[in-house]
Amino acid sequence: MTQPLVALADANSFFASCERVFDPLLADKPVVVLSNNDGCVVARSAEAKRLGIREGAPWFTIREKALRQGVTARSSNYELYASLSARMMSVMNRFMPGQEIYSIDECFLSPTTDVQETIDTATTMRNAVLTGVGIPVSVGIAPTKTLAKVANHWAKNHPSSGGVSLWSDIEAKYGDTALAQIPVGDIWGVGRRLTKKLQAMGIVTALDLQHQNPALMRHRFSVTLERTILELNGVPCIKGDASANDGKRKTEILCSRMFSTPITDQFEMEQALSVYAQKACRRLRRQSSLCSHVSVFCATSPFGPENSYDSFHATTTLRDPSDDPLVITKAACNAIRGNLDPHARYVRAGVLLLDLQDTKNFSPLPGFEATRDIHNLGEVIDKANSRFGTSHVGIGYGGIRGRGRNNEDSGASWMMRREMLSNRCTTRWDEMAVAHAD
DNA sequence: TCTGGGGTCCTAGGACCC
DNA sequence: TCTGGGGTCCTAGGACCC
Repeated sequence: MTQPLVALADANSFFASCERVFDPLLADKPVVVLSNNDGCVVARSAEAKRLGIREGAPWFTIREKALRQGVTARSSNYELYASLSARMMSVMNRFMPGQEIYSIDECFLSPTTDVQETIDTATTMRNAVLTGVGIPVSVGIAPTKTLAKVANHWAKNHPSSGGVSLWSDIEAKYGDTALAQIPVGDIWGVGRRLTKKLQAMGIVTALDLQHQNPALMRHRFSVTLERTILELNGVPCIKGDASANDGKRKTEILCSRMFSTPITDQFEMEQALSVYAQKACRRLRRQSSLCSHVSVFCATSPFGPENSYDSFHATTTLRDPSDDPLVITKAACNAIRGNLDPHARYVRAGVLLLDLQDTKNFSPLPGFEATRDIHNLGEVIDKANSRFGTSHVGIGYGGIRGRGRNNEDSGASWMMRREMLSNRCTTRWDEMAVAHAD
């Protein structure tokens, strides 16, 4: 009997690879991409990894040395990454059915049970993405998602694989030593805390974990770990919702940011929150949902002196489910009024929309539609901003264009710092790549 | 000076019901 | 002395993912 297969296609150092697409001089050079506010390293090219730069390293602690070593650092350019991701996904979708987009840079696919055909298709697909989009991807093929992750990792670390690895080949060739080489913490679903507990029990490698009794481990830890163990043994038990990609609605929407400089007064905090509330609200409308609860939080730095950490959190229930930016922004701002510590230096805040429901499933009784966006204000704002560029129209002062890059942000002191931003070549006319011929 | 953002799933425990 | 038990729903928080 042939077992169904699952393929995991995952871009190599995705953000760093995106930076190279329109800047060929970066090929073969160490490249790192930084988080918002140019805070810490979120992506590293293979060359940067080889220099020992760790994921999550605060940029200011490694900056000097990295620059000396010839590392190029870029601010994260999510607009560019999202656009290249969409291209990459659509190319791959042509080669194999059942695409389930798992994150910005990876997707699961359902190949045929014919092993050789699957390997050939995966190889063709990989080349098509490389030549068509310019992004290198690796493909792992296995009977379960967890093993496909392992095989994908293998493909990345073994150049001789040509970027495509089949789990049964690895197993046939290396036997138990393949899993014995992998630290248990590298397995999908095993995070930092779990790793510590497992290590204390002498479960150190993926092979150790594979040999555990699933039922016992479920009792001791959780059903999630039981599934991971079964999957390592070739029993598929992590469900996918492949066909649901398009219709998949978020169950909560969060917009939060660190500030580049701390906020200490309520007026400024309200401006920040109104920007985040409007961004969240826009995403809410884009998926045709209404929310019933608006949650707001702000916090001081967790890296400050001992016991100085302070945070505030409040949730407001709307009278009726709403997608009206006025209603939601007001709810967010009201939540903090009179509740901030006047001496605190807040470095982070966010707006969380909860209890979402499909707009068309909500029909208020006649006369009770007051909190719906009856003027279509949200739609008007969305249209204006997508026609003229973001931050041209909004509620409050915080989100309106001003002194920032391309006049797109307000220039408020707390606004995000992105000093090494590349061009958004695929989404802005005025930032398109230019080719020179000599 | 300077440490990201956005999500999902699972569990434990309390409230409530009959 | 002895003070039900089982089910469901909700929420907060932990853990994980990229």
